[in-house]
Amino acid sequence: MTDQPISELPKAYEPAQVEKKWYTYWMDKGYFTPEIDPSKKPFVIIQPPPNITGDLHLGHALTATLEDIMARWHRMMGEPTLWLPGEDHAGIAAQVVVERALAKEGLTRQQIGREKFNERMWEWVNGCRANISNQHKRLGVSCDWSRECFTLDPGPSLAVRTFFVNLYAKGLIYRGERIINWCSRCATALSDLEVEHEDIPSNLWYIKYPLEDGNRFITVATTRPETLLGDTAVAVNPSDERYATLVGKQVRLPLTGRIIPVISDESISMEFGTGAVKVTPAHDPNDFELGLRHKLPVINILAADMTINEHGGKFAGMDRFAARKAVVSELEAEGLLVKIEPHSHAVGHCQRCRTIIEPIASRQWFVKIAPLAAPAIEAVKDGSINIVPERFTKVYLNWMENIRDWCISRQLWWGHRIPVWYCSCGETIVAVEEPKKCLKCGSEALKQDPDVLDTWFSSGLWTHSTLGWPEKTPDLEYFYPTTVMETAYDILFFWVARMIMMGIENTGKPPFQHVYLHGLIRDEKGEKMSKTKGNVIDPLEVMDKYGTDALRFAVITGTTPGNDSKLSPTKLEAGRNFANKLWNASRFVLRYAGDARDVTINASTLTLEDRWIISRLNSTVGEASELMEEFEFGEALRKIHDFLWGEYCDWYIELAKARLGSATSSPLPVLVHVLEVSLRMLHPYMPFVTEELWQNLNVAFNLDCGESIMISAYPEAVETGADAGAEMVIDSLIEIVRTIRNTRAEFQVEPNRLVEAGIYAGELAALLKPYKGAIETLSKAAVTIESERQGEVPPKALALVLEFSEVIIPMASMFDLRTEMERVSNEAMEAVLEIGRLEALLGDKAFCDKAPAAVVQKQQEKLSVAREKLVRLKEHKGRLEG
RNA sequence: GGGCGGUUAGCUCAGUGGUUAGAGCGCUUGCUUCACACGCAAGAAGUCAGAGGUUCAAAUCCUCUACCGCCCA
Repeated sequence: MTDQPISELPKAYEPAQVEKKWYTYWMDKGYFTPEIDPSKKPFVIIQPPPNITGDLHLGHALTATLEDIMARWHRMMGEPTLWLPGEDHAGIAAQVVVERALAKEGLTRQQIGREKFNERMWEWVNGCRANISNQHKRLGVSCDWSRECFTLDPGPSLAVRTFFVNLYAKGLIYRGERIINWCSRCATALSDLEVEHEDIPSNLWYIKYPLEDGNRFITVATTRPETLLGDTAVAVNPSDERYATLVGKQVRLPLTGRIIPVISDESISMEFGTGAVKVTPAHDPNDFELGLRHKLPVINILAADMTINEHGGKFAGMDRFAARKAVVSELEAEGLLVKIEPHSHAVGHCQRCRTIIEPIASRQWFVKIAPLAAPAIEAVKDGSINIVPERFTKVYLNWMENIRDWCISRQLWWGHRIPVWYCSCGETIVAVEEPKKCLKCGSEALKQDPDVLDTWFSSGLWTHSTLGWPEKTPDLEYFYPTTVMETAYDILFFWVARMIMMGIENTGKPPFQHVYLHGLIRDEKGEKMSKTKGNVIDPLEVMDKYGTDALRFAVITGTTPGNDSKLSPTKLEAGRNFANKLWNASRFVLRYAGDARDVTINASTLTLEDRWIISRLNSTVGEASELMEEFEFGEALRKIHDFLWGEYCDWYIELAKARLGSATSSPLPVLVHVLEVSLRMLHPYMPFVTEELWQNLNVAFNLDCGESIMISAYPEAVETGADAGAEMVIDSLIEIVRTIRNTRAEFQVEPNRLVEAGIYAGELAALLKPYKGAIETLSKAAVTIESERQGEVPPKALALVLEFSEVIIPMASMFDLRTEMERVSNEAMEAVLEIGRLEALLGDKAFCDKAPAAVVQKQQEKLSVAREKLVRLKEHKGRLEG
């Protein structure tokens, strides 16, 4: 698969070709499709199906990346991994898209009719689904395309009808008149969740309702005066003494003359307004409940288009907002308007089109949800389902414990048709398959309910309908319950909660073990991206410009579960730069492949830096894996990044350069080994560049490690893998090099000038001696390495006191004596302060007694290091003065 | 009204008991060093929002306050 000789690898990573090549290769090899192996526990993610409303956005890119990381990681750990992709038909949202397209042609769906409209919908679906799949593929997703599903496919559709019929049979689905949210633009009922509340400044109108007997009035306050036309009572709190004598009396409803009662109810607040409220059961959820309790009539005054209907008397035909004005001015004219107070209140808006929704009593289908919620609450409480981050558990429970019946019928043309048929004889038939004739009267003149179901009614079944439910398929048997449900926190109620309820109801088992919730991606200013604001970033453009791996890096790095993040060009650049860094590090290693050298590691000939980098690799693998177990992918990626860039590239490769020329002890085996393991470690995050480089290594060094990195083993940390000895020596070496470099920079030594440095390192000296050349190259110094200094430090020399060594740089010519005195004094002062602090700490009996021994010991060590440092600094100061 | 999250370097964010708080970007200085200028080296930069408390020890735990954002009603 490596189609070019190594020597011709371009100088910079060019993602486009590489990505296309490997995605095709993976697909051709069938790596994304798991094998059912009953002896192994599978890892399963059902992908949140994107809406077929257009293109994928960055949120999808984040979802896809996180899920791909998990899928690739678990697959590499040898688990049969199923990541099942799909798309959602997206009821209202998709219907709106096609209606808009029709509008451009000057058509409405009513004009072309339901059948023709559905044809148009399917045309759109086919194009859009292909588009979404292609965008997903660009992102590198390793999902099993052979199992791709659409919510309107026969399988999921059967699941929807079966579930509906089962719930109906159990009495958990009913049809009834309840308050629903009506969107006049979408011309449909909505569930409570599909309404977004927004505080809007408005007024509180105080209106006098005349009592039937006598000349007295009762004044009510309302935010929606036009609903007065549908009032069927006035209500007060039973313990409100102001109105005690009025309860049970009748009032004459202004503008209509209807006689309505004054009732009392505990739910009425004595503080709001006047303490007396008008009751409009047809247009307010609380009033509706109140109406039920007091058996009040329900008078609906609104038509579907939000004009006042025939119940509104002379206001009939007026738009709801015009009617408000008219009602108010009429009241004023009649002297019934007491006052108008500014008041802001929450107004519901349609989630899809922002139209102000109207609560209306309407005959719809509902799910009686409490019985489904109970086990779903239990599943989270008893830990069968674990929510990450944990704080969302409370949010979930709070919502579930106060859940209300769910309105599932929608007056749309796009979606799952409600599986209910009505016969002219009055019989209602609820069935999975279309009935031929009425079971009661035998008539064949059956009419199916014209409405469709809430999209989420089918999405809620997604964890098992995609695997074959209600059939008992091998997939369902093996892959259900799934492992992780990964999605954005904003659909916790819409989707996750419902999947839990439905999964348990249909299968008896919670649909997944872990819920992992990620945050939203915002723009640079922290604003939510939206097409109307024009601040959306197109993932395809980003991938074209920076590469897929860069995008994946950018959305993962620096993020934590459940928190929103911002995406900026800066982050994308960082991702691109990292891919390029890796590319070039590999190019460096590959340069030495020419002679097809043997790169088998011989443990007995490993040098200290070999042992150091292997030890560091081992820790990184361990830390990254631990973080991944905790779903901390951002942190894990950072660790891997820091290791590769900050340790492998910055130090190991640099140290290796010195050895590459020499015949003895080549660093090549370790260079190759650490790179190969690191690529595997990084692969779930940045699949393309790692595959390309891994394949190159594989061929160049005859590694024979398999046909693809994505099916190779994920690295595992060895418990005994830490090499403290090697780490101490190399850490010291790094410290020495940095000190000399630092000094050079501080004293502005010309780039090509060698400085002299004496390194005195006690027991370490012998171990450092072999690195004389390396230190000289890396620090541009001519060094001598001894265990102890012989005699005095020459005058006018820098003495740099490090943790385990001392560096003497005789370079009187390049610094100013006074500056140096100052520096040494400052360092000495810092040492004195630290000694004082540590002495106080260690002198504190409470600390010594209560803190763990290791902590106390660490502090003691620090104290002795500081004391020693001070001694040497004082010596040095004395010399400078002398 | 109830709940949740955030407030850490100029910017974007990590860090959630261990005493000298990190990264990327930006900034300053110096490098056409034979893997990489999508780079290398060095540096400056933080009263960890404020106040109180718990603890031998607090950016981290508790309480309160302020500001920003979100969710539910």
